[in-house]
Amino acid sequence: MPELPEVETTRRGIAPLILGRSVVAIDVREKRLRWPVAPQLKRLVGTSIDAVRRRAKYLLLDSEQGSVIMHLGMSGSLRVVPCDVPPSVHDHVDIVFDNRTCLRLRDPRRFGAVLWSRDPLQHKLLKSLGPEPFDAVFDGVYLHARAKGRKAAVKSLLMDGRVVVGVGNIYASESLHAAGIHPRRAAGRIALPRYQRLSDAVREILTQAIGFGGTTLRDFSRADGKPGYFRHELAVYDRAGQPCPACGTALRQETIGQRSTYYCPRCQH
DNA sequence: ATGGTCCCCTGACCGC
DNA sequence: TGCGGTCAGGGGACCA
Repeated sequence: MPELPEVETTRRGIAPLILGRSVVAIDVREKRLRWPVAPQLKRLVGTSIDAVRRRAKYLLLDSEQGSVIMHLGMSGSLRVVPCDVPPSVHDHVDIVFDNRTCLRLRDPRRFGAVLWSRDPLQHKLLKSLGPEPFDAVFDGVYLHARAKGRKAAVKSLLMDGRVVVGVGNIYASESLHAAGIHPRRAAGRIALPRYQRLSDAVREILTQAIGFGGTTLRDFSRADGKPGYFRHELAVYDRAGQPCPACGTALRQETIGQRSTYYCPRCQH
């Protein structure tokens, strides 16, 4: 579910509510997520949350004992609620604070994760990740270099976390449309100026999406329970058959790398 | 290394 | 109303 804008929206929503708070209890009602919920989570009890960071689509909660690494998978969301609010079936984990609130993880599909590390950026799942889209190294020259010789679809390149992080299925389609690039085009056969447009488009789209609080299609909700409103700004995603906002041509849907892909056959080459 | 496929899981939706 | 099939925002594991 959540791509970078949704995870960042979540981070910004929960951070002011949990930063500096002391943890008084951990309540794991269902430990069977993608991997078992890390038993070390209990080490948070008696410490406080010193920082709430994001790396790629991971959220990192830092304490003096170590860091929680959270991933929301396809259907995860986090809310801060009064701890006497009864959890629903898919509310799997609570981190309970001293002010009678808790950080509550909901994840119906259980593709998410709650892991633990002393040095989260060096964790196996994080250490080989590519740059953040907002990092200065992510530009047209970088993308062009990483694409050299690659025959796979440019959309797959954009969604490859070793190349750049945070761009998931929605924003890959949106960015390619904004840049006028056909999603199926072989990555190694796109010229530098077009990659410059693409890297600009990725940053632009992600920035806008964060401004709207992310995109809610079904599961995603922000820390306050509200949906993200970028859904109304989507140009192509989930709009097969509808007119391209730029040229009016009917948008198409195809499958690339097992994922639904949306594009305009006229604007994108 | 690269590219392609499968799968983890629950729920919503659609056609019959 | 029930039932089966399809699809969903991620990404690790495995194969050639």
